[in-house]
Amino acid sequence: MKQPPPANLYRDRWCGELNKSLVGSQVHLAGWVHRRRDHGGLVFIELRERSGVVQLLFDPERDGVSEAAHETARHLRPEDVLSVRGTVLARAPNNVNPNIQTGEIEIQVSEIQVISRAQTPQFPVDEETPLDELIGMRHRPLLLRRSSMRDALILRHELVTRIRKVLDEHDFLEIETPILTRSTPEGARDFLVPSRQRQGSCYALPQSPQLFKQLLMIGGLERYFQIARCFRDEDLRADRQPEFTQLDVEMSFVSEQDVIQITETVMASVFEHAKLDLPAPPWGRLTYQEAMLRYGSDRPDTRFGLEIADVSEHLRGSQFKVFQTVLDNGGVIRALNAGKAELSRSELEALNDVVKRYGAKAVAPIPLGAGGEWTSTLAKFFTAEQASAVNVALEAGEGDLLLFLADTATVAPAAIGALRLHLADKLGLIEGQAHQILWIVDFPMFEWDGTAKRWSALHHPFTAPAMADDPSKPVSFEDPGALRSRAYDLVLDGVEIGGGSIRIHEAALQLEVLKTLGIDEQTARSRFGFLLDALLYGAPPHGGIALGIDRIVALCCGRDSIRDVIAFPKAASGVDPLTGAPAPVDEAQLRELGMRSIAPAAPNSGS
RNA sequence: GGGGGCGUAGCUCAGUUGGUUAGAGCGCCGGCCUGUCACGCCGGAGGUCGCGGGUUCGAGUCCCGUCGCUCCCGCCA
Repeated sequence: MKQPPPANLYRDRWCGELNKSLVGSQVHLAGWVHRRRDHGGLVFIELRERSGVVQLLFDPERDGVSEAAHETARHLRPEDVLSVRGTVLARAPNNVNPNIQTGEIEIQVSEIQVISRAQTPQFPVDEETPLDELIGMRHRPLLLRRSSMRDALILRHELVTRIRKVLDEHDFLEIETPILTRSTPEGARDFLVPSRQRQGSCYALPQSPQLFKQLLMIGGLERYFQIARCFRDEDLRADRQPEFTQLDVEMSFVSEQDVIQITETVMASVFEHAKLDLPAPPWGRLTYQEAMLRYGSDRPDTRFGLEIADVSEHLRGSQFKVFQTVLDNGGVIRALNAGKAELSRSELEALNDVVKRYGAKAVAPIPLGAGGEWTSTLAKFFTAEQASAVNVALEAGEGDLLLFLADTATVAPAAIGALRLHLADKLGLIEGQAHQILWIVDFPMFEWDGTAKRWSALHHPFTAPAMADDPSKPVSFEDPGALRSRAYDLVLDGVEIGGGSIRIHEAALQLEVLKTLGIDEQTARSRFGFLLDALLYGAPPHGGIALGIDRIVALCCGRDSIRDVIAFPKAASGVDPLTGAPAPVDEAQLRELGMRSIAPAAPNSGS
C-alpha cells in the first residue's frame, strides 16, 4: 500500500504492513476473519484485508485483556468483519511464522468490535483449492477475497498504470470514444441497443474503436490511446469474452516500424513489471507464410521446435494413393519429426482425433529403423530416394517417429499445427521453456472464401494494402491474392496478444478495398460514409495497434483463462451467473422501445 | 450449429459387473484444549446422486431426452 489508511472509527494501519519496528505500539485494525484457532484459553485469529494477514492474539492471562474480548473471539467465524485495537508484540523466535509477511509479530487485542457477521461461506476463502467456476461466479464477492483473484486484479491495475505512464511520456493522449455507436454488419456480430427516441433503430456496442481512432488522427490529435472496452456477440472461449478490454493505440505520420517500436517500448515495460523474462526489444519477426509453413499457425508457439516441413515435392509420384490423390487435387503433404516419442498404438490413434477437429482425415506415422530406414507398412509405397529426401528435410534419423498429414492447402497447415501443439504438450516440451515473443508480418490482404465465393479481409478492411512481391510498386487490385497487408500481430508463447496495421488514408483506395470485399460504393457510403468523407479533408498517413489486456494479464499471471483476471466475467454461455444477465425485461420497457418479444420463454435452470 | 469432458453432502472428490442403510477429506454444529499458524482430540448433523422418462425384481451405475458448467471446431472483418 502506498499510504496508511486514514485514522478513523475503524482503523489506522494496514494489517499486512505491521512489522517488528512497531513492537510496543498501539494499532487499530479492521478486516475479515481469515482463520480461527481456538485453544480454549488462548485464541488466535488471522485478520485479513487487501494488504495481507496478521495474527491476533487473545490471551486472558495477560494484562490489559478483557475477558469479554476473549469470549467474543471464541465465537468468531470465518469472514466475520472486525475492528480491533491492540498492541504489537514480538513473537518468541520459536513462534515466528516465516510463511507470512507479518510472521515476526502478533497483535495482543485489548478491544474488539464485530462490525458484521458472516454466514458460513459457500466455499473456503482461505485456501486456494480448485472451485467449480460457476460457484465462483455466483459468489463473486467471496472469490474476490481470495489472494489469487486479488493479486491478479492488483497486477492488472499496475500494468495498466504502467501503460498509461509510458504512453503519456511519449505524448499520447487518452481519449474516450463512444460506446453507443453504429452497427457495421461486417465482421463480428454486434450487440445492439434499441433506441427509444428512434424506434426500430439500434445503436451497436463497438467491436473496437477502430473508425473513431482513425477520425482522431484525421482530426489532428497525432497520438491517441484508450483502455477500451470492446464487445463482440460471438461464442466464447477460455480466452474470449463477449466484452473485453484492449489497449487501443493510433499514431499519425508513421509506418509499420514506428508503431512496432512504440509497442515494444510499452510492452517491454509491462513485461518487466510483471517479471516476465523476455529478451529486450527489438523482437523477432516472422512472415505469415513462414509461420503457417513451419508452425501451422499464424500465432506460433516458438518455445519449442518440432517444426513442420512441406514434403509434397519429395513424395510426389509415390505409389501411396492417399497421398497422390491429395497432391493431384492441389493439396499438400506436411510432416514433422516427433523425435524419440514412443507412442502406443492407441496414442497414435488419438492423434487422428486431434487432426479430425480441423477437418483432416488422419495422421500417417512412420517410425525410422536402423540407418533411418522407414519401417511402417506404408514404406513399400515410397522409393528409397523419397524416404531419404524426407529424412533430410526433417533432420530425421534412427529411432525417430515421422508424422505425415496430407490434405488441402487450407486444412493441412492448421491440422498439423494443432498436432504439433498436442505433441509438445504430451511430450512435455513446453514446461520450463523460456517465454517467446515475436511479430508476425506480411499477411495476405485478402483470403478467398470458398464457401461464400468472395474475397474476405484477413485483418480488417481499413488496413493498407501493398503489393506482395514489391511494396514499392503501385497497388493493383487485378489479383487481390497478390496483395499483402501492412499489418502486424504480436504473439507471446503462442497467444495472439495484439495486432494492428497501417491504415488506408485515401478515400479512393478505401473504396477499392471495400469493392473487392463485395461492398459497392453506395453501400460503403451508407455504412462508412463518415470515414470516407473524413478521408477527403486531408487525412494523414496513420496506423496503430490493439493489444488484448485480458490476455496479457492472464499470461503474466500464468492463468489459462482470462476469466481469472476479470473481476466479473461471463460464463461460456455468455450469461452472467452473478446478476443473471441477460434477463427478460418488462413488457412496458419493450413498449417504450417499440418492441415486442417473439421469442419463447427462457428455459428453466437445471440446477 | 457440431464434437469431447463433467454434474453424487456447503466445498473438492471416490463410488467395482446393476444388488443391503451412498462414502472420504475439508467445512459446519457441540464438547475438551494456553503458543497455534491448513492447530489438535472426542462426538454429531448434513444427500431430490442436476432434472424428466425408460429398461429391470432392483438404477448413482445401463438407455433416451433435457438443463447447466467446461474445452474445442465453426464463428471471432
